Amino acid sequence: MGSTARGGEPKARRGDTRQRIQDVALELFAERGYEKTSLREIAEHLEVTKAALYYHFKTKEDILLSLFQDLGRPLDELIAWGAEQPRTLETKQELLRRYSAALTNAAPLFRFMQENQATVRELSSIGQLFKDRMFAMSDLIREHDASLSDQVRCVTALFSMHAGLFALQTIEGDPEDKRKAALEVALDLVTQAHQGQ
Amino acid sequence: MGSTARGGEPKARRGDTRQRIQDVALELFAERGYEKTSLREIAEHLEVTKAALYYHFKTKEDILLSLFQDLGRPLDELIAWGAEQPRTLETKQELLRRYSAALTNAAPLFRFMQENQATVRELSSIGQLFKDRMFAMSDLIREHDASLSDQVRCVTALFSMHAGLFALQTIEGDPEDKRKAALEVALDLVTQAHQGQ
DNA sequence: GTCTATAGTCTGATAGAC
DNA sequence: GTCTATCAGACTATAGAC
Repeated sequence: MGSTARGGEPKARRGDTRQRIQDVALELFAERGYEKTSLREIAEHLEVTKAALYYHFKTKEDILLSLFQDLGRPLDELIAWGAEQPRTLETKQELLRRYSAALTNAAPLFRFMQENQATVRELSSIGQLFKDRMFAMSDLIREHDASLSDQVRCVTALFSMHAGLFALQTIEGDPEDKRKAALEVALDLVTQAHQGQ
Repeated sequence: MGSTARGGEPKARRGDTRQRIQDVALELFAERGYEKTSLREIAEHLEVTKAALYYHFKTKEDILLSLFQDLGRPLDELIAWGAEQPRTLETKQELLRRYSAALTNAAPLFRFMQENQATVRELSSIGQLFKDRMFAMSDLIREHDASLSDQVRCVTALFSMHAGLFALQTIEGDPEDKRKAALEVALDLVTQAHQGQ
């Protein structure tokens, strides 16, 4: 999943330090939360000093912002794609399928976003971007003039796939099977909402 | 919602300081996150000193734990109630109705729990309690031998009501209407899961 | 039950040598 | 591009007066 080869070279190649910082930072952010992860910890994992981090990123927040932009790009592309499709049920179903795939590819980032909402919301540079993305996505799925229940159904469809990845750890079973099950439920929900119109 | 009378007396009555600390702490925790809320801020809002906080609570974590226990009690009672009911569809629907009501009553706490999962998970005293509660709740709703999709439907039913309270802010409309809509969707989901057996 | 004062630690961030 | 050394500030928590 991460693109860092761990356990191989001890000091490793030059030129990819920025990438390695991102990898380690995301891993620690997702595991222990943004606030509880200090730059010292990130630096120690990489066997460099804090000052080295500041060469590549202006601030701690900047590291997170770069992750959000780099790993979140597929989602922006998905939103752009959805915006130029006809607003049919088929489009919405395809949006959910692609969303599910995007979620899986960037699982650590989404896990982080899900579990650190309070932090992200307070971060000036990221909070609004995150909100805008979720808003744009839900706008592509729901119809503003549908009944409230059907709108809830559509938004729930989106969030059920988040739950499918993370909060569903309570259910035993293969993660890929659970992902498919969550997608199936999401597709059902949006179909029901469509028929309710 | 909160039980603190704000804006009235400036220094106010003695003896309810513990309660007032809880009120202010929950408000700030929910608003800005646990980590970003310092004891200094809590003390300043109450017009007391940090040391006064330490008279009533052993640590910062202890404040959160007390909130979790005091405000979460209705949920524990709900779980206990559910455990001694027959596992019928009607029971599950009633569980969802009561859960929705409990969620509304303790909205700030649940908002906090939802938005600070990473923090809560790392807090030794609370993380496990929280996990146990959610696990017990989902165990009352889902059937272990049902299809994966139906189990996802049941867990989604629970989480959709969380979303109904917080993540659904993207949808305009009266909060109480949204709560009802979310409950309706949740009841539908658990009914479908029941029929799928 | 609430205060002052402070200990001790860690944080994000900077300056400047190599 | 990475280092050493250091900064000021914030934090939790404690000791002890009143």
